[in-house]
Amino acid sequence: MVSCTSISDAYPVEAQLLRTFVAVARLGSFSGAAVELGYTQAAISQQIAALESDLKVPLLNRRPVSTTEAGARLLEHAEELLLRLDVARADVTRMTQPPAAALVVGATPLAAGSSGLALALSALRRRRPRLDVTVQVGARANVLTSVARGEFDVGLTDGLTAPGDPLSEFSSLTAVGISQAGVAIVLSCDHPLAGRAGLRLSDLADARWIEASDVTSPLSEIRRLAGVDGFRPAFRYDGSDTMSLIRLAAAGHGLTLLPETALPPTGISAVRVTSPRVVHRVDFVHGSLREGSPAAELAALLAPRG
Amino acid sequence: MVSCTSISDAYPVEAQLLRTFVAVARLGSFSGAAVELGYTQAAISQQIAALESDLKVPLLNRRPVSTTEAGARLLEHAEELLLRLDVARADVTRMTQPPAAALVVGATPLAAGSSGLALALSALRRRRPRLDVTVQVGARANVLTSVARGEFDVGLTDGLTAPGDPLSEFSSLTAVGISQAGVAIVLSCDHPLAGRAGLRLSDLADARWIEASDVTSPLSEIRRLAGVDGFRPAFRYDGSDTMSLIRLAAAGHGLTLLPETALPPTGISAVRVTSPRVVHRVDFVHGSLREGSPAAELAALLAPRG
DNA sequence: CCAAGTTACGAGTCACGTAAGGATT
DNA sequence: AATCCTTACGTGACTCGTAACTTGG
Repeated sequence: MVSCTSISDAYPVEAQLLRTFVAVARLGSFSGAAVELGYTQAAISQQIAALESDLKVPLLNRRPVSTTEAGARLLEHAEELLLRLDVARADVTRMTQPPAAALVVGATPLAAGSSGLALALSALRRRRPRLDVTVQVGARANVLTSVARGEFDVGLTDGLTAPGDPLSEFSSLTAVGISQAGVAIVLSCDHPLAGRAGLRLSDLADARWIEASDVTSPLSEIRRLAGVDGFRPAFRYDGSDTMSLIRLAAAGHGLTLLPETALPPTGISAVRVTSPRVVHRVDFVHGSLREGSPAAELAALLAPRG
Repeated sequence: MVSCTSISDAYPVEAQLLRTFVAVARLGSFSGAAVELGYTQAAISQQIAALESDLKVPLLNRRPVSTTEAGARLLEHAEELLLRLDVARADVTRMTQPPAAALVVGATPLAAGSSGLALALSALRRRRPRLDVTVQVGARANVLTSVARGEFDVGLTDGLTAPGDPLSEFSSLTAVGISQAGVAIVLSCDHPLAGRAGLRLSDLADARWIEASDVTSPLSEIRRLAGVDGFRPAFRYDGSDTMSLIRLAAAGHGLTLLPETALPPTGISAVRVTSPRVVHRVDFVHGSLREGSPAAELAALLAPRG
């Protein structure tokens, strides 16, 4: 046991380099990231080189572009870090502005549809008739970053989880589960399984599936939960409208997995998934809530529900 | 409900500005921060001005220097953020290096003394005789940042908490409580309270206290836990040696609060604190542990203990 | 009036863009 | 041959330091 002297040195890692790295890693392309970030391709190359020489580790494999092991590790940290930077900026900036006469709610399509959002908003508008409420529907990642940046006051995201729930993947945002529902597979009426009471996900590994990652969980996620391979996309739906997706599935273009709460009460043939035990959960996500703000009131309205 | 378009814009906040801001806020001085960071005072002034103009909020009051409300908010985010940057760097950098033949443990003085550290290290050295073990003792903040930076493989910190324990103040590091003990006040033998079985902290608010923030909890913390004012420093001990502090207290220079486990078995008069119910807890702190590393083994040895 | 932060200004650096160069498919 | 990343190089912007200025105790 020796007494300690504190050491402190130069610390070059700068945020812009991380932003660029994340963009390149996500897009799998230097030139793509250049367009997205408004730089030239050469600048991107230089920034990545700077980051790699700073950390003294190759972060990306080139041609095709993919993350190295170290790069993957950095990516995890970087995404969280940049999100938190956004939270910090939003949090501080908010303090200058007047106490928000409007409420902007971001939501993924299924979160907007299921969960008590519509009811909670009704209750809120009853209590604050003059409040200007906006709901914006978008992909999960966009909802999260927009909430982090303060563009949305709060967000609702959804996803599949095992009934025992971890999922607090971003430590800079607070997430609370506000509703859970079973999940079901939408089938065409003439499908052999139609009418069954329940089914096992793994039995459908070889069926034709619809990849609709803007609406429901991507097939890769379903594959992971089922624990078996398969679930290959036979059809791709890029829209964000739930009803259209249901119609496509009902018309036999492929299977899709949705929470039971998202299904229309009649006219659609759907079978409950009984194994594995997964639930569709809606999470209420927010940064720091200001006492008495509309966002805080909405949180209170949503929280107590099961 | 309207469909969504994702928005994305310029994001100037850079890490260096945050480092400077944190230094200034912590030291309460531009010129002090300049010395610490190796800049001129003017540069610091410019960096703070840049940050404030970027965020469009005054962050610091000048003369004397203190944080504004917005600044205080930013400070919370910034400290966590910078720590996480360090964690990211250490995590990635570690991947280049060979699998560590040495183990460096950082610890606060009381954490090194109490807790099963000595025993756990013995067990570890028995299993890995050739392992080069170093224990460095330092202040809590230094231990945390050094662990974050990878300078220490793991850390042991200590502090007072209510028996129901939150304390995971840094989301980028993992902390596990590994030992708890009651706390006691060290008295001189001729002190009127000496020999009592227990006492209430609030009864000692007006006594002479020793401020020894490098060893035990600062008086401000004790004041907070007691819930009453007082606990004013009558004596200041800047060292990090527990025994010296105990001797000073025993000699009547003032009171000090220590975990019972840190007291020598005989020769010292000390009285247990019975109210409020606080415990001294030692936390085991680490970043990401590599499978099979000495650090991971030590974690396993320390974890099961109560 | 002194300590401490701000402002002005010049200099050096650093990072970007242009453009040419490789490499891989 | 086409695409995509890297390298070379010149230029512009940015940030730092010096030094003069200002303000508050």
